[in-house]
Amino acid sequence: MSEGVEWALHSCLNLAWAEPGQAVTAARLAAFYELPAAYLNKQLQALARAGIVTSTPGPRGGFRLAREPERITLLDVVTAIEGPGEAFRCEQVLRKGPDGREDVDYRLTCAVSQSMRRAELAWRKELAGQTLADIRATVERRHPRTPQRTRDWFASRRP
Amino acid sequence: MSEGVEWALHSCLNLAWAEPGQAVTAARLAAFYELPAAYLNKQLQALARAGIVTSTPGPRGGFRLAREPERITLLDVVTAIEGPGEAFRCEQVLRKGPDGREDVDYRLTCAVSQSMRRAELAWRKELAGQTLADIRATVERRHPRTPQRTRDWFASRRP
DNA sequence: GCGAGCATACTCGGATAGCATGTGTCCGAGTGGCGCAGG
DNA sequence: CCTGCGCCACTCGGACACATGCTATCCGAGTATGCTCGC
Repeated sequence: MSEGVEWALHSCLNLAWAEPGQAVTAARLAAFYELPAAYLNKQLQALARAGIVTSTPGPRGGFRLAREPERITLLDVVTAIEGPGEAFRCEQVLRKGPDGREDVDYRLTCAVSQSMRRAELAWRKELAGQTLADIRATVERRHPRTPQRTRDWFASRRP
Repeated sequence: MSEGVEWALHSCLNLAWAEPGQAVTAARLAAFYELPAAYLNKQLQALARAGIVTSTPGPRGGFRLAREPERITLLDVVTAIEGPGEAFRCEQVLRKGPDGREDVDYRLTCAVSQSMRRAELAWRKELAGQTLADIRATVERRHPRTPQRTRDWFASRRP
């Protein structure tokens, strides 16, 4: 899985902790974890295309969450970065088999494909059941200072 | 996910249907689905290293299942091909964060990592709950002729 | 003093190189089988 | 005819090129800001 997923998730969390109604630039989000700013920007663009964050150009611009964290699931973020395709993509080898039919969609009928799809569905279900708000709550329970400290850090790095 | 997983699963199924105690060469397994023989051989080597199949060189050699299909889970095959690493590998970006500690293993403590791991665990659990025998039974229920036809196909392609 | 216009600095956005992993191919080491020669 | 030996064909196994997609970077389009000039 792409490295950008981890960056995107942590950046979304930081956006959730940022001052409400205030945009955070890609450069500042990147500096937070010492990441390459331009590349993180690329991931944020993907999040923007997926409607998870909104972007505003110009001075005082940057990114902010497009909706409340309660309505952003981990699956949303993963799908935005990794793309909508499934991890196991059935290439329908049965078509080339001795009794393969060209008019059958083996992605639906092949037993192997079905089993793999079932597993992937369980994965997606687990991801869809966790929201950014859940993770935020977990972190705040363990480290109550985090929201304030994050806001302060962004404030101190104004330039 | 690697393409070889699909090949490996279908090849294992064909091995399960093959004449018991009789090895099947990589070339024949590949010809079954018109796959590149040398590359399928590479995947079969991985299965052999994982102890899923046994390989015997020389004439009348080839591959056969190392144990009964009931004891081969889909997770075994996937792990053999894809490697033991997790799909989401936490790079511990928190270490580079403002309050990051070098002496903490964030792969265990980071809430993001935990959530992603939970999802991946659900995926693995689903894969571990399905065996080759289950898939074989499903296919045989739908197409009772498959075992005999597979054996016949291998027999007809003796050279 | 106040307002409009403009230059400016800052931001995202997409187009552009570099590199790692997956994909595909090839040839060599090893082994069992077959034929042949000898008893 | 039976047995032992040697040659051979066949198979896996790992080493070697190629392709795709992730990683990383740079520069241009667009905009709110702040200053300047005129009224």
